[in-house]
Amino acid sequence: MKAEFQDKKAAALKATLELIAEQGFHATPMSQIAQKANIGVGTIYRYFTCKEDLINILYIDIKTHLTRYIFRNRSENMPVQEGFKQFLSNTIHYFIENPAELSFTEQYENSPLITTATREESSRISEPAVDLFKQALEQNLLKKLPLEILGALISGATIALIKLYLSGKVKADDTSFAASIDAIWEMIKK
Amino acid sequence: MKAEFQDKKAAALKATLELIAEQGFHATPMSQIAQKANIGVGTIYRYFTCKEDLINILYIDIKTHLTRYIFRNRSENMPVQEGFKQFLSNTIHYFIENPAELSFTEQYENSPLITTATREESSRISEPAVDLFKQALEQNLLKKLPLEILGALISGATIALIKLYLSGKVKADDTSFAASIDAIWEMIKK
Amino acid sequence: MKAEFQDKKAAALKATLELIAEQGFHATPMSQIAQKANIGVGTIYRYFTCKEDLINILYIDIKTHLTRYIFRNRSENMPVQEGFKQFLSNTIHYFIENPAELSFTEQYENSPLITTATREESSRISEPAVDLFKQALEQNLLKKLPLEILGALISGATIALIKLYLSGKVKADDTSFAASIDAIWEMIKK
Amino acid sequence: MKAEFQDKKAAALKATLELIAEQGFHATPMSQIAQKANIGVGTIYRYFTCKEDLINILYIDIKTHLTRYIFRNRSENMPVQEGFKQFLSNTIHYFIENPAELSFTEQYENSPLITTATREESSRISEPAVDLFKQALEQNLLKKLPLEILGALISGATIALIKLYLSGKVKADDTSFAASIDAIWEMIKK
DNA sequence: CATGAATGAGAATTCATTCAT
DNA sequence: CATGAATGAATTCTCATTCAT
Repeated sequence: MKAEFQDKKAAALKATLELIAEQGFHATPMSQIAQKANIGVGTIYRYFTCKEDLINILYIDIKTHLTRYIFRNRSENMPVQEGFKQFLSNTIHYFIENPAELSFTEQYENSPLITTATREESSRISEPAVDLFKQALEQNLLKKLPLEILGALISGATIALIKLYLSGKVKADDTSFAASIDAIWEMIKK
Repeated sequence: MKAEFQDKKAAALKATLELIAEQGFHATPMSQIAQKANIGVGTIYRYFTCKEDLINILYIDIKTHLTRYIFRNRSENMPVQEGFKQFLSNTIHYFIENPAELSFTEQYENSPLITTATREESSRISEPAVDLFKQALEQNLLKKLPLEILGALISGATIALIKLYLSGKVKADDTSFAASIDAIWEMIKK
Repeated sequence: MKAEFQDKKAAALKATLELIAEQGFHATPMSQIAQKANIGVGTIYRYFTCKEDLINILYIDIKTHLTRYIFRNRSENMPVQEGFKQFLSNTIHYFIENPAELSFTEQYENSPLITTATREESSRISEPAVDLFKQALEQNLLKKLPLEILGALISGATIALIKLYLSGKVKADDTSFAASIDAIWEMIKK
Repeated sequence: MKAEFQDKKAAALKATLELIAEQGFHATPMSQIAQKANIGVGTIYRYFTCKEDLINILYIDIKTHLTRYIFRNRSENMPVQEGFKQFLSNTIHYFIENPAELSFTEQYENSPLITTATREESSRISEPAVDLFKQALEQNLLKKLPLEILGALISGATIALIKLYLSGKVKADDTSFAASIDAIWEMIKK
């Protein structure tokens, strides 16, 4: 019963992700989500108060998985630069393997749907990434720029890179990843 | 007569831009656009075949203005590096002064509304930027990475940077701009 | 100037006839009529108070032309039976040559657009046909049925016949016409 | 549950029939249909894909009921002439009792809404009537005219007759019906 | 708990008509 | 007189949400 509970909720989230990634928010009716998830429309409303809620929760879900994946193989005493590159490499691999997550996330973050609550929750989840930056700052490895700017530059460059890979216009392999990551690192390193 | 023609069409485009930037596509009904533009709903349909058409034309409009602005003060014999930094600086200034354009553009490019036709027209408009890259490549100033990757890195970083400035979390002044631009340049320069 | 007046009015009527015959009333906007008639939309409203007026006048026009054509070669001392067959033959020929008139008329008469005024005017126009029946009655040539019934039977059969010819499912030539007319005559003749 | 299903669908069809018979297609908005049927507008779209679909299905429905009624009391070994007269009598009675069906049907068949698909389905339904004609032909009872012509004459005359009765201009009783039917029969009989 | 039929507010779009030029 | 740009009421259709089963 508890298992089924999770089943239906998870099915709804999965269906939502796939459909929205392909069609966009507003081209994705609740009825279609229900159908793809093999549940009743009404059932969705047992787990989510409304469509917006469903989408916000999906976003938090994705952020959580992403962060877990990114830091999955991090070790405390790893040199900062290596940590950074691992961070970037993991990010790239995650989205290459989960392109729907990227499509959804990008749509969401550029839309006026995000509540400040979700935005805050999202930063909380990204905390470990901030720690990485702080550590680098302490070791005086980074350019003299505000943390926020460094973060924006990195993440902007990385996401754009991944989108390019996913578009198929450029071959995606570890050699190329490594070279790109080096470039990104040079942008922020002192 | 000709003047009024332009008036109504331009008013519709302006209202659309502002409303979509704030509320998003689907939260912006045609009736609201008409109201904000001080014209009748039916009037919009004299100038645009449908909502999608209106949005596509608005996008092309913005891209055109942006490109014109970016290259407005470019001179042929300018050193490539300087050209690059001017290019970035102009981009930043344009969007800082026209934040709605950025919001709209980002939404649009991440949505499934873009037709391949519009995408092609858009690349045609961005041609001059590509030329800049080619020139830099010829002078062997850039890292050994595919042109597409260099472009993605640059534009991703730049747009993320501008968004950060616009969020107000970081002070936006020419000093900060210059430092950020230097960082971005280092990412791609050999 | 008087000539032009007639020109524009006639052009509007002609365009209306052709478009409605093909597309139906409601699928035929005033703007399309204006375009086909090579006049401005506003111009139509100089000659007709509204769309309904335009259509009613067109109907009366057609009825008038039709009746004129039907009795064009009638002579006073023609035997009644011959008169009847000529009447039917003329009707058939008229609509075979002017199919749009039939399509329009049928749509109109089966629609709730007809005003009683138009209906009355229409009967006035059809007066000569009624005279023909009365003459036949006096000569005791017809079945003992109310005039209205005889008229309905004749006209119903004739129109249905013409529609069949126009559909192309049956060859339309004078031999076939004559045989059909004989059948119709037998229906009402004593 | 199944009963209610039928309820709403049937209510929509009934309301559509009555309103269109009175006002015509285009003067009958979906909202009015919903109101008259005591259901929500959206509900109509659960049973019919669009307005056109609703109308097509209504037409097929009527044709089916009509045909069933017309042949309801037919027996195999009935003489052909009697069969014919029964056929005509039933047709008259059906429409006298269901005038809205006639109004709707006439509008529909003279409008550009009919799809060829519906037209084909309609002929399939009318098959039994064709059989009656074929039988009469075999027994050499009819005039030497193409089947299509005979059919058109009969149905044209009959429908016109019914419309006349329904207009109230002529008394509608079985005596009058019988006399009219005799006249119609004489039109096609050898 | 799960369901999906029912609903109606709201969206895009059309088109008869007006009126300033 | 002729015009056609401008208008908004009216129409079709969608879809988030509810609630009786």
